Amino acid sequence: MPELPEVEVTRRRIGKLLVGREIARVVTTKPSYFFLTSPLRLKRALAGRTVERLDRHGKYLLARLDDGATLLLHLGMTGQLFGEGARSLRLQQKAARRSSAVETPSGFTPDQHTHLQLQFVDGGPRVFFRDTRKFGKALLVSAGSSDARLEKLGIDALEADGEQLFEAARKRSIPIKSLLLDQAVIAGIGNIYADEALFLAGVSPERAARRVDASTCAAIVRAAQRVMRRSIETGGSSISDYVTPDGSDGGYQNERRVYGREDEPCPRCGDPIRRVVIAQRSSHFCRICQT
DNA sequence: CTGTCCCTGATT
DNA sequence: AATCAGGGACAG
Repeated sequence: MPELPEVEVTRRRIGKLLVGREIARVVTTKPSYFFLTSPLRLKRALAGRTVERLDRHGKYLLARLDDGATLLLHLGMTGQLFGEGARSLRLQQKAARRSSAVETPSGFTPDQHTHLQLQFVDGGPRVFFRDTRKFGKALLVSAGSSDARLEKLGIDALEADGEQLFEAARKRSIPIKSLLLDQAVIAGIGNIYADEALFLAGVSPERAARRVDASTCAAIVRAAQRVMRRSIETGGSSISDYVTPDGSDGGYQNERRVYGREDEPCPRCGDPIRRVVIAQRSSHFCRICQT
């Protein structure tokens, strides 16, 4: 599932394809939960525009347009943003095969899950946004206005230090894992990296936040940054041209220490990894190594 | 603060 | 056919 590293890999790859090209036309699917800005408004707002920069904050991508507006994109659980003719199209091809779409020579034809398709004035490769489960989002923020979603995001996880986490931890009695997932505290950490960071820091996900001191908060954040930076590196190489929607194939997959490893031996002590549910999310940890 | 819901494909 | 997965908004 796309968390900060997957979104960052997407940003770097799609940024090159997107920036500086004038949008000619936008093709969308029907109005749905996915479109926080209606397809009609999106089409009108994007035609004739050029993306000047592609930024990221937490798990959001922010396409800065030449008229001062910003197109917000969130990949949700299963979102994929990719360019036409990308080298690795395994998933997209699989999807195209399932639907009745006919494949083009470039390997991908927009299907019913391709909610956004950008065509450019230069006639070059299109940019697609697919999202089977529609937990992703597309939203246009006009010049001069702001969006509550962005406003309430905390500092980006790669910029954070232990301070932000400790400050929030002092005020709350919830499990530390819940706090790590709270995008208003630190933006970008998702379920996988939260579990991995807590394992590396030796902290149980169930521990009350107020019982995590400042230096431990710092250790958790450093651990999160370490695994996410490493994931970005491997994402850039091993998963080449796309971000998997299910997390099963990413470069970091092989380096997971606890996530998704229930009943497997802890890499440090050998005790079986346990799974519990915290904040409606599965959490994996070692009862011996993490307190 | 916790529980519910959005959605679809994979798994049981 | 029922269950599960889960990011994030929202209701209670």
